[in-house]
Amino acid sequence: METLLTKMLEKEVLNPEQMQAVNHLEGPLLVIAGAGSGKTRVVTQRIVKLLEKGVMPHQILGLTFTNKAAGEMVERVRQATNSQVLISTFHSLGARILRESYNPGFTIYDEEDSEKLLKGCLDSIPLSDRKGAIKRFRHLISQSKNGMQGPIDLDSNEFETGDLKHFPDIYAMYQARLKECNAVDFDDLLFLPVKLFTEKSEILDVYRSRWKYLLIDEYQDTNQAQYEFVKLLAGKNQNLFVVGDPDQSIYSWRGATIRNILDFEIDFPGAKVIRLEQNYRSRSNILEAANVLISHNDNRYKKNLWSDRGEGDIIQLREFHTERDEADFVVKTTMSHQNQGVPLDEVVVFYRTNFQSRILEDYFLHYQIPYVIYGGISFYQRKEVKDILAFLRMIQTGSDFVAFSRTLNIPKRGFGAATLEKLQVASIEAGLPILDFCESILEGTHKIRVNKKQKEGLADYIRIIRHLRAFQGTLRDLVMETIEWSGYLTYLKSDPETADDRRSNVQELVSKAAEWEIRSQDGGLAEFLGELTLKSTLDQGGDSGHKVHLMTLHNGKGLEFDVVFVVGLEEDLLPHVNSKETIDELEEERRLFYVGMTRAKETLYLTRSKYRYMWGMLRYMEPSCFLDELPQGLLDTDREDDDMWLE
DNA sequence: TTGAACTCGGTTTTT
DNA sequence: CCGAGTTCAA
Repeated sequence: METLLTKMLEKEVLNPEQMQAVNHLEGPLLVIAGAGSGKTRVVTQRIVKLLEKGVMPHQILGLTFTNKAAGEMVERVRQATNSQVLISTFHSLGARILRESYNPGFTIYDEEDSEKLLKGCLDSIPLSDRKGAIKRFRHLISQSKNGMQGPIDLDSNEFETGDLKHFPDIYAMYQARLKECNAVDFDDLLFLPVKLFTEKSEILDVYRSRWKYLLIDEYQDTNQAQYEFVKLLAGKNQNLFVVGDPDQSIYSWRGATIRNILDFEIDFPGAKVIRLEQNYRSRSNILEAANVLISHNDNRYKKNLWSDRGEGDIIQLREFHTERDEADFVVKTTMSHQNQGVPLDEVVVFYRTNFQSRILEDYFLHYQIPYVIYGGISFYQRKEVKDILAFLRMIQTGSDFVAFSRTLNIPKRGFGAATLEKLQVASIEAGLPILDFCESILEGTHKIRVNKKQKEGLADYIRIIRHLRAFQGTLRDLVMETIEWSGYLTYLKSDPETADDRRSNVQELVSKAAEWEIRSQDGGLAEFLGELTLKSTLDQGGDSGHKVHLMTLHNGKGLEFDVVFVVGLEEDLLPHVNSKETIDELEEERRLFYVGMTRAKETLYLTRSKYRYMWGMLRYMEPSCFLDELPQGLLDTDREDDDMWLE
C-alpha cells in the first residue's frame, strides 16, 4: 500500500527544476536529464501542460529512437489527457513524410537488403581487396548520409588512396540502383526528408505549420541528419524541447554526435538549459560509485547526480575462476533474491557482447529459472520471414530487385549470381522494372540468353507473381495465398531440421497481417511492409512477466531494476578490444558501463572471470581497468574465491 | 550453376 | 568454435 501511495505522490510532485521544464512553453529548451531523474515524467507532463494551455494535440510532435519508447509515451499522454498526440521514431516519421510528399509506394531496405544491393554494385568495380569491402563501403555510405553528403557532395580529395578512390562511384551506383528498385535504405529515411525540406521550401512549410511544438528524446544520440531535420522543422519560432544525457551517449559508432547537445545553445540562440540532477532511482552508494566512475571521462558536461533514497548496500564485486562459476553465481544469487521476495522481472543481467548470454542461458535453464533475452535476431530478420516478405514486395512493386533475386530461386529454378547480375543490368538499360523486363524476355521483346530450365522457371515464377498480384482479398488472405502459391512450405522440407520452426514463423506472419488489418484500417501493402522493417526485437515485448531479463548494455538504456548484474568486467570485453584505441572510444565504453550501473535501484553486482572460453580457446582475462576507477570504499570484494582458486 | 571444401574473422546495432 | 564468404571441381 505504501509503495502505491508514494508512487502516486511521485507522479504529482515535481521538483523545482522539473517544474520549470514542464512549464516551459515557447522557444528552445535543453533538459540535461541525468540517469533516473524522472525524464519521462517531465516529457509527458510537459505535453499535458501544452494541451491544458490550449495547444491542439495535432500540433505536437514527439520524436524518439525506438518504437517502444514512442508507444509508451503515447500511452502515458493518452491516459493523462485522453488525447492522441503524434509521437514517432525519427525513421517512421521520415517514411511517413516521404510517402506523403515524395513517393507513396517505395520499399524500405534493411541492412541485409542494402548489403545485397551493394554487393551487386561492387561486383563491377575492380577492387584490390574484396575482403570486408561490403561492410566497409556500406559503413562509408551510411556515414555520408548521416552527415548529409550525397555522392556529388563528396570531397574527392578525401578519396584518393587505394580502393577508396572508387567510393564516389560506388556510392552513386548504389543510389542509382536503389532508385531503380524504388527503394530507400534506413539512412535515406532521414537523409531524403532533409534534402526534400531544403530543396522544396513549400513542402517544409506544410510540415512547419502542422507541428508547432517539437519534443526530442535521447537527444545525445542524434546524428547530423537528425539535427538538421529538427532544426529545419523547428523553423522561426523554435518551439523545441530536447531531453538528453551526454553521459549516456553510447551510439557514436552509429553516427550519433554529442556535439548536438554540447552546442545546443549555439545552434539555438536564446536557448534555456535546465539540469535535472536529483535521481529518484538508485540508492546513494550505487549512484556515488557511478558518479566517480563517469568523472574519469574528460570530455564531459559536468553534473552531479544525487539521491535521497538512503545509502543502501555497497556494491558487490565478485571474481571467479571461469565463466561457468560466474554464471552459477548469477543464477544462485538471483534465486536467493527471489526467495527474499524480489520478483524475477526486477532482476537484469547485462553483458557487453551477445555471445556471453550463452553460458548464462545454460545456467538459468539448468536451475529452471525463467528468463528472457532481449535483442538478438528479430522475428522480421529471420530468413523464412524475409523470404515471404520478399514475395510480398514483388507483388507490391515489381521493381524491387533485391526481393526479386531473393525469391526467383525459391524453389530452385537454375538462376545463379551471374545471370541475376545480367538481368539487373539489362533491365536498367531497358528502363523497365525487373518484373516487366522478365515478361518481355518471355515475349521475346528483349533477348537475354537463358537456358531451357531457366526459361521454364521464369515463366513459372511470373505466373505465380501475376496470380498473386491479381488476388483480391484481405491482407491476411494474401499472405496465406503467397505462402501457398510460392510452394514455400514444401521448399522448407528440404531442411527437415529447421522445417517445423520455420513453418510456424511463416504462419505467425499470417497472424501479424491479420492483426495489422484490425489495427489500421487504411494503408496498403507498402505501409504494412514498411512498418515491419522498422520494427526490432525490442518492440516484440510480449511475455516478459516474472522472468529475469538478459541483455546487452546497449539495450539497457531507459530501464531500471531492483537487482542488476554487470558481468564480464574484463579487459578486452569491457572495455571491448576494438574500442580502446582512442580516448573517445574508451570514454564511450565507460559510459556504457555507467549506463549499466545506473539501472540499479537497490543492489548492484559486478562480476569478472579470470579465465574465459573465447572462440573455442581458454583465455586468461585481466580485470577491467574500470574496476580500479570505482571508489574502493564502496566495493564489497569477496576474496574467498581467490583463496580457493589462485594457483 | 551448384555443392563441397576451405579460409577467415569475429562489438555494440535504437531504425 | 561457428557461420559467412570464397574457391574450385563437376
